[in-house]
Amino acid sequence: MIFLAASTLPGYQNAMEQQAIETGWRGSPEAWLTAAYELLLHSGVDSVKILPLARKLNLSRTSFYWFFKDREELLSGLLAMWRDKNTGNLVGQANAYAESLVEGLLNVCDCWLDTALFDSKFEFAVRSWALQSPDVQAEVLKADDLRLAALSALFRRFGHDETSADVRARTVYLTQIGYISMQTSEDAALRMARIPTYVEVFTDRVPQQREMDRFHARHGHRPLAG
Amino acid sequence: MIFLAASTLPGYQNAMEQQAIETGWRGSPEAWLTAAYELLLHSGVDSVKILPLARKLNLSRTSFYWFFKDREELLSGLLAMWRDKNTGNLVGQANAYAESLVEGLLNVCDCWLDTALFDSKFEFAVRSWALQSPDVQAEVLKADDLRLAALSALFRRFGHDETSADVRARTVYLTQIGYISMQTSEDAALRMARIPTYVEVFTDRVPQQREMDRFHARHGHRPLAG
DNA sequence: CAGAGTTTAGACACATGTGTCAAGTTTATC
DNA sequence: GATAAACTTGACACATGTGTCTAAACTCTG
Repeated sequence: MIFLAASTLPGYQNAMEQQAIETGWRGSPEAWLTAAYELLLHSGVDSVKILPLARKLNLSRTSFYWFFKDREELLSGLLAMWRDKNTGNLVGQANAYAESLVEGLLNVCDCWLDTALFDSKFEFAVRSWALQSPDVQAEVLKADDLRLAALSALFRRFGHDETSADVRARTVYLTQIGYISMQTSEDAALRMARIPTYVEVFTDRVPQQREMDRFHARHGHRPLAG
Repeated sequence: MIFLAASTLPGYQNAMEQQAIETGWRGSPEAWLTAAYELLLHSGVDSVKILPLARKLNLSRTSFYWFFKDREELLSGLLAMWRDKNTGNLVGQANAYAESLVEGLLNVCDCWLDTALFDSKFEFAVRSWALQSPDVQAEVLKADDLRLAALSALFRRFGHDETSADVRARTVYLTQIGYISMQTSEDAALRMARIPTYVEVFTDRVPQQREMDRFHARHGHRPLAG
């Protein structure tokens, strides 16, 4: 189980397997970070405490201090993980090559469907965390600016003026942040079915069949019709 | 300062003033709830602890137990406050009389501009709380269902089919939840200026001047032009 | 102004959390 | 297989939190 979670953390992949093979030591920065990540996602920052983590890892609590100076340092590590993953990929998808606005927006939609590109639960946990930490709040605002700028540029690339591009970028982004905040566990098929309508609302253009086909192919989606 | 905050809580208005005039007792359920509300909004549930609240109220920690059975009961009180306020008003605005879809959506927009109708910070704090409490999570999901159903009904009332009404309701709602989650402190004038564009994206119809005029009048807004 | 009811406070028992230190064990290397 | 480096552990000192109980203080009513 921990292996699975670890493999979703780029830069920390295989950390535990390597460690299990190479050395007999049970602890490692990655092990503590992975456990902290899981606790953050399920129960919020305040639950990320050293004693419970130690119990989870079957390690002595004090062993933690060999890898991290203090709890602060562990939390900084979590924040760095978030920054590296979510903002980078979203900006990348917005800037990716596209023939049309619809295709560009579908590139962005990849993020909402692929956990490897964008980790929604992580995102929500960090935003909740920001509520009680000005440092985290500053990081989140910086991320929002970067992401909105990339989305806005996408709309401008395809002819929208500044106001329209700005509002549409916000609509796209805020809808997704809203989804995350709602924590809805929507059926994958239903979600996929709603995408063309969302795209139509955001772009004012009906997606063409070949555009949707390419998108579906990327996500291994087979249309329902018999 | 506490007076101001208390006056934003319907049902608890003037609680502290009354108490200050009528009796010599310093504590009351309302006083503890108001203090808890403020701490919840600024620092999350985990910060809502009896000892800090007591310090804030200049009361003994143990005095708390005269008004509430335990911490659980205080938190239930907070959740009840949220339920009573936010969902009720949003559903009310969605169901309100409207001549057109644009007018109906502008009625809903009232919520986003009037703290008396919808308390965004409270909303975000409760959603973050839901992360670590299944009970709260269940309440939030129930609220989302009620609110989305009311918005969807608005679109259907003006001719949208089920899928379109559903997606558009979600877009409206999620955009707002996203805004809340972003915790942006947007300039009031800028926000007001963006509204017609949002309405246009959501409804596919350009708001008419008299529709915007009525909306602006409600919010004491004077257009910028000289 | 006495007494009943209401509110406040301090002492106690307990639980969970942090971080330091000195003494151990394990692993790789010479 | 001795040694140094990489880890692990338990004891300690301290801080903050919860909830109970008893004694005291305040307020209102008669």
